[in-house]
Amino acid sequence: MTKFSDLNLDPKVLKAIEDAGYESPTPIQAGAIPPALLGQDVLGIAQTGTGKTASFTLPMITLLGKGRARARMPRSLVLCPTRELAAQVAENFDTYTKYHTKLTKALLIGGVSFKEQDRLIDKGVDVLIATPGRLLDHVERGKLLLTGVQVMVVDEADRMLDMGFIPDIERIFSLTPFTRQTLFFSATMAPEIERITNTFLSNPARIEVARQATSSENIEQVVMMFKASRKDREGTEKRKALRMLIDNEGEKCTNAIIFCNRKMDVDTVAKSLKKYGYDAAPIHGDLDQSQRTKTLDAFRDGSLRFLIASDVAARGLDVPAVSHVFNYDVPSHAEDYVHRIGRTGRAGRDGKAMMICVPRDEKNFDAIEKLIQKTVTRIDNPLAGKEDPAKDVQAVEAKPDHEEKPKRTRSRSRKSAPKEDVVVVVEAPAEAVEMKKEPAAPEVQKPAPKENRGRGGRGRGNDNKVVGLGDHLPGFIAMSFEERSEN
DNA sequence: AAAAAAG
Repeated sequence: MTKFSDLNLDPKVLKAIEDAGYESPTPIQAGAIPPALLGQDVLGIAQTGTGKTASFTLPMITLLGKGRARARMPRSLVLCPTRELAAQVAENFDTYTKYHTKLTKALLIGGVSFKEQDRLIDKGVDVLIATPGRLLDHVERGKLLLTGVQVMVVDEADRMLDMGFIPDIERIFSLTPFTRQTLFFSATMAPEIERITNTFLSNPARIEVARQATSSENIEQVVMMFKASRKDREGTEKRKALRMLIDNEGEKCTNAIIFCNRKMDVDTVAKSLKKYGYDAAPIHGDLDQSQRTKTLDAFRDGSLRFLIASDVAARGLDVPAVSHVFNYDVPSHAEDYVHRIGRTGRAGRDGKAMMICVPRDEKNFDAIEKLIQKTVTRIDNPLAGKEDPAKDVQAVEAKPDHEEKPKRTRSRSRKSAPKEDVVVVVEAPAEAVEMKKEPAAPEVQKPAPKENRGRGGRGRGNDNKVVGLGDHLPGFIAMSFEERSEN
């Protein structure tokens, strides 16, 4: 098997890789690093979670190791679709420039002050990591010249396309010298992406990560078919259903991302969970960047248990140990489902994805099953048979805010109360039996914060062996565009 | 139909 040490990387980069505890590159790394080091353009067709980031940061650091940056003229540029992803790439650079103390970088993202960014640009940076809007903002203010860019990376190009960034990307391409080296990554090759690569890449080495034979078997997937007793109670009852799903998982649910389709629902669900004593916080694009960063950091380091999120967190976010993903809403694009549940079961771990599906979402749900080519285990809504399911919901919700602390204990005690029996009735007998409420553990405590949450700690220190820098790739995600549209 | 990104 290939080792990093076979790849002609700068010894100082190799040392940093070793420190981070990695030996063997993932397929995308093994494929992309050699041509990148030779100065060739690279077209990488790979999803997040394949070790994609390091497949460009490692050769970039090696190439940039020689030479020095000039003021206002960065030598390389990485474009990312969201601020969080940009920040994640920046962290990746930090990890592997450990022994390149002279290499400088700047993170140019929106929502934060220009001041620090301007200062860094003026001093001269080797690596610029940016979201398109803020980057162009700097350019327009005459603070930044892209004529010195030797290496340009476009990450998550298909998501850029989804978000309408393609004109910006084209514009940024046109501001850089055409002699630059381009490393371009996309999960799929949509026609528009194909066009861009034909225009801006020259004779690229094309690396496509092998599709996994099976579809993310380490993620157990269930769906609760849910119908509110009355339309105006849907929100309340759905939130109750969510709490039941969470409580039923007990300690197996060490932490979770809960996805909603709308920002408003993200706020509502987060607020509701907090009220019920769950350790929860929201993240979406309307929140302050400082808030977003703080929340994500807390979730990463294990001090926040539930992250309630819009699709801003659906793709690419790398939190090594997320035990559960809850889809409070069925995503309206089947592909988003794949991205969302891909936040769990990472680095070879097991994960569980649970979704609530209301009647009007059934069409979207069908599309999801079609895409993943798999039947998702149904669980019934245990509230459905009740005479007045909303009654006890409202009784609790009407209560004043509860004390913060014994959330786990509380949910347990509620569960053990006869009135609140929340045994989940299971349709599919075989696999889903474990969904039934288990006898309460004698002593319930908050799950200990995980070790090895930090950078480079991915997949280490547990039983699961992880190869390379990357994580597990849910197999069906790697289907080509054509393959998917065939269905 | 909504989210994201520049304000």
